[in-house]
Amino acid sequence: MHRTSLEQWLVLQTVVDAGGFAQAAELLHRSQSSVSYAVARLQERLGVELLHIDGRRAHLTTIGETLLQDARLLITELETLELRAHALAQGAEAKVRLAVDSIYPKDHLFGVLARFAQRYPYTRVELNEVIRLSPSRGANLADLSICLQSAENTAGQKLMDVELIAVAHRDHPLHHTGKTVLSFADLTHHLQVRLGDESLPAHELSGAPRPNWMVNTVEAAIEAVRSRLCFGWLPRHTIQQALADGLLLPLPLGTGQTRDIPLTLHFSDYDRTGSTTRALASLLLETDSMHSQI
Amino acid sequence: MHRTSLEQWLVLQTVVDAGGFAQAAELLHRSQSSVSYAVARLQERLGVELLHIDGRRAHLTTIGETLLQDARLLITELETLELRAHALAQGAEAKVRLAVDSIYPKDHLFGVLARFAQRYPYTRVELNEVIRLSPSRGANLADLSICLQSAENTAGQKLMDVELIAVAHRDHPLHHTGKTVLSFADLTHHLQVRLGDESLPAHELSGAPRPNWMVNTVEAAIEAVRSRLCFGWLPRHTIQQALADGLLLPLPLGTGQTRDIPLTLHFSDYDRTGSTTRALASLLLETDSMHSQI
DNA sequence: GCTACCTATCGAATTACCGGATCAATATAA
DNA sequence: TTATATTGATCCGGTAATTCGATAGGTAGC
Repeated sequence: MHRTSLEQWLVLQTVVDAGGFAQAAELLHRSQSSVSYAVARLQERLGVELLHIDGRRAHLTTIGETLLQDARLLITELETLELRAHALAQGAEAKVRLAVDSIYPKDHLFGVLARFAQRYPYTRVELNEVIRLSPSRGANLADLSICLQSAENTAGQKLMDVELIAVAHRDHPLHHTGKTVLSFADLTHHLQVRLGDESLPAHELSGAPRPNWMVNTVEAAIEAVRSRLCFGWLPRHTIQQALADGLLLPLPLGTGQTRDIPLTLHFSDYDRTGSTTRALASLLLETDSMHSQI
Repeated sequence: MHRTSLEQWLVLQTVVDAGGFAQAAELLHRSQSSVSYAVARLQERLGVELLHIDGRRAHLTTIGETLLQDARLLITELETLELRAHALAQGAEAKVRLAVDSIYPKDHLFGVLARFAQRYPYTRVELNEVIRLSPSRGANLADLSICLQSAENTAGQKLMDVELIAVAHRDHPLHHTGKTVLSFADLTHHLQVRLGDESLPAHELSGAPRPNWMVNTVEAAIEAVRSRLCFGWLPRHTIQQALADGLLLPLPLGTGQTRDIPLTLHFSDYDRTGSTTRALASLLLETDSMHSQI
């Protein structure tokens, strides 16, 4: 049970900022006595002197200063809460749930989300990063999902291709075989790091069984390769710097060196999708159509 | 001007948590009609439906859920604001300003501040880290200060000695002179990093002029030494790990290798110092008397 | 001392809020 | 199916909180 109301703190704030009770009354469209009453009541309920009147001017006490500092935050937060409520009353959606496959480039993602936040400041985004995201899983998790395109599904709208490139650390034995071209057989006895989790079915992108590390984040896969322990197909955009530095080198695998992974955008239930969610989808599509290949 | 009061949001919160209007009324020690009124008023002012009644049970709408999520924070924040006010009314100080010389070990400092925060959760600490802090400067900056002890002042209470140790990177030329003992003359033509700023007087701890880098943070001094460019006297506690790893090695300077810098605790104005500030001082003294040498 | 300015206080009026009773809707049990 | 208990909405009278205008009491500047 609260002893004070934010309204009272607001009055105090206005008195301090306006530099007096009368000026505050003006700003608040209230009578001066009302302002005086509110401040007096606030202090009475707290049992603390917040404003000290010396001479004919009011000054914050040290305690008042400290407490008002906190109260200011609360006041503006309540204001934004109410603004948010108002925006939602106008039909804006409260939140948009977005599931994104973890190989989708983060700079794209956050670029889009930043622009989205500008246009829809009161809609919250719940972001869910998932490895090997399928449209069906995405539909469970979110309103909108950026998924891997597989054979079964073609429904989604194409966003972009993410280029996976086979790489190993420059000190990795695969870069010191003497061969100018490696065959897939050469990879057999080396540790490969792969993205996935236990729950996934056994059939994998590359056929033959070979020693594998399974990791469930892109970051872990990169670290595994950087540590010289593994080779692996990594999204090119995540290792640009290491490639430029020569720290990681592409494996000379001929045509198998790179793989383009198509990512598609899916609505969980298009007909029941609100305009805000659709706007986010449009932003995603626009952005990626501009530089379709990464 | 606020359209809603936190009191109303509190009622909504209670209704949701208690699982009904009647139960909320019970918890709030109010009548059921009062609860109903508050929620109705809240929704009316916002122009949004927050609770939807289906059947005879109330459920949050999506909007309600999102907004309440924010409101909960505000409610507890107002509570702590009021608790803080109450604590201050009981005589606790609103804030304690503390100035600390930058060679004072941070783990001591934060250990003490953590315990202080437990005992005085409503007193805020304003921490000011300063290089070469003198008691007079400390008195200007803060209520309480941890300063270097100089010849002029002996008033403060002794806290601890910080051991500075002359070190250089293991690859630094000073470690490859062939000598088993270095003299101060050997240092003359090497770059020394020193802690200070331009405003300080020219007379320094070590007499003779020699090529110097002046940096104004301990961290910068450490980095300068780690980069192999400089040698310098660094606080031992800040480079324990590098010493253990053998990355930085003490310079064999005989008795001049280490210097104990005494740090003392000073009150800006002891007579006007409140009990909370004194309690912090006691905590500092207790902690450091337990392991007086670092 | 006079004047301008500032906050506190008083009394009357208004408004917001509360509690109790009652109503309509609905879930539960017989 | 019917009786019953539970739940939230609403109405109504009463009360407490808040507002306003007027006025009092104090301070700073002249």
